[in-house]
Amino acid sequence: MARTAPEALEREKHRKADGLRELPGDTSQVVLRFAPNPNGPLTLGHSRGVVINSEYAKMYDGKVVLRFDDTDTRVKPPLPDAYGWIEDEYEWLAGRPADVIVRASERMPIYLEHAEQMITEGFGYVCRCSADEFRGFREDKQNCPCRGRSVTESLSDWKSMNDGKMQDGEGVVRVKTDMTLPNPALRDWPALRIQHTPHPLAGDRYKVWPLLDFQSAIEDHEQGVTHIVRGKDLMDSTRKQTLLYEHFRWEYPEPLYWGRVKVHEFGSFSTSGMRTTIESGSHEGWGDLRLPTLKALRRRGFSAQALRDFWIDLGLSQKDISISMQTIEAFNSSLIDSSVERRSFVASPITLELRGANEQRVNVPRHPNGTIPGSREWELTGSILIQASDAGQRKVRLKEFADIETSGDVATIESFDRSDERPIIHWIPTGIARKAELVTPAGEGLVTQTGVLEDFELVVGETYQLERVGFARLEELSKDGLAKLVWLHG
RNA sequence: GCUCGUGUAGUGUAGUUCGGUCCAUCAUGACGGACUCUCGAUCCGUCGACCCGGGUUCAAAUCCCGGCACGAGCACCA
Repeated sequence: MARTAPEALEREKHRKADGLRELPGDTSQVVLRFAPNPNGPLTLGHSRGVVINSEYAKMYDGKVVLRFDDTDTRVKPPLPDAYGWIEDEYEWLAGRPADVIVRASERMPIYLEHAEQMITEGFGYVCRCSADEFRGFREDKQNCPCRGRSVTESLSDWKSMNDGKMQDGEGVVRVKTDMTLPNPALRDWPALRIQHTPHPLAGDRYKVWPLLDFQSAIEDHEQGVTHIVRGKDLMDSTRKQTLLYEHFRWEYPEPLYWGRVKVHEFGSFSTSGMRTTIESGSHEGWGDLRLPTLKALRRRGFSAQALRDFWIDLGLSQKDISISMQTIEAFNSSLIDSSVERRSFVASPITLELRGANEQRVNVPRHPNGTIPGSREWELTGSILIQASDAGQRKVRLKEFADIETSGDVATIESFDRSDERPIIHWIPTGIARKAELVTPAGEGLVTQTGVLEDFELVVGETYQLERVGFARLEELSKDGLAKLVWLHG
């Protein structure tokens, strides 16, 4: 070892470490959590959370809690279908289901109990100031009048809130911290508010709903979460929740943060924003090829492992980053290229009569490097199809077959062996050409290329590399014979 | 305004804890070449960075001070 590669023994820090950095704190029984809002399916952004959490769980033989933070019924109302989608998408990406699945909306009694305990023990109170009024107190570092009221008065208001006697905005439960704290965000922060809007799943049973910081804090403790990986925009959440944990005399989990991610090709995207474009009809649905949803990425044929490799390679940095789909595509290509069969797709085909063929059959490799053994067998009939864009050239080589010379709509074979440097084009014998269309995102729109696909052992759901075109996934073989392909990447 | 965080090649990233082994890692990208019956894959090469200014030190990407830039929170959203 020292003899063959002496330099490998030194320069430890000179090499890029692979895998995720070690987790801080006690790692003997790691419990992590991934907590999306089920107001839509998972996006590329969410996939970072799934990958990082599930990867850490794998590293430490720990668990991941998949928690649906669905306590807002008004601004970001949950989408009932999204729960199932997300569970499924989590499993696809992580390679196994989440260890525990929790819906906040089903855990309301626990949150309400803790809120009541908070009021009873005096570290929480019902505040009846308007949001505006309280903002003033917060800025001036003044206690609001509600803060000094007795526990009995607060409890009576708490009851009214829950009984539906107070309307939205008329009262809020606050956690007592300190109004003179230097960070304004932490001053007596709101923990629960009134929402009369019914919850899609829980109905109108509850009038008081916890806010994220409270619900998340209580549930993390209930689940024994040891490490929280979250966006750095939630740093103040950590600080708020730490103050709450002190009141309850609980120990706060180890927090880790990542920065914001933007993808060049998609810009900034939000689930609620996409929901709007879908409802308005400018996108076809959550699986629209142009959308950065996991549904769309899966539909196109991205490999879950490629997404995992990509996020693990990025690791956890608090820098705000802007990445390119090209990088993700590079991870995907290197993963699938050797295991994906080739097929010929001829767009805008023109028919040529073939002369000089003395063979009946052509064998084309399933994979040029032989990583998939065997060949595709093509029956030769009297004519072939080539791409209109290739038809301008007189002398071309039909890939894996013969050099030809074209004249009008006749192609004459000149040689079966490669005789010169003429361009190589892809082609299909008419007999095995199946009508096909390839849908590709193009800027704001979608472009459908019509053509023919080589009809050899086509399997719906498979990803193929279309020779000289790129990767695409076969989505459907209709009864009328049409093959529908969706674009993956080049 | 207050509070918090981040600044390494075009894009990401390693190294920053405990200063030297860093004329700074790796990937992606761009460019050039080799090979190949795909515009794919593979191989080789080239390009390109420590935000700025001081300080400490024999020695600073790494420590200290001061700037600057960018981002986030201060929602009865998550």
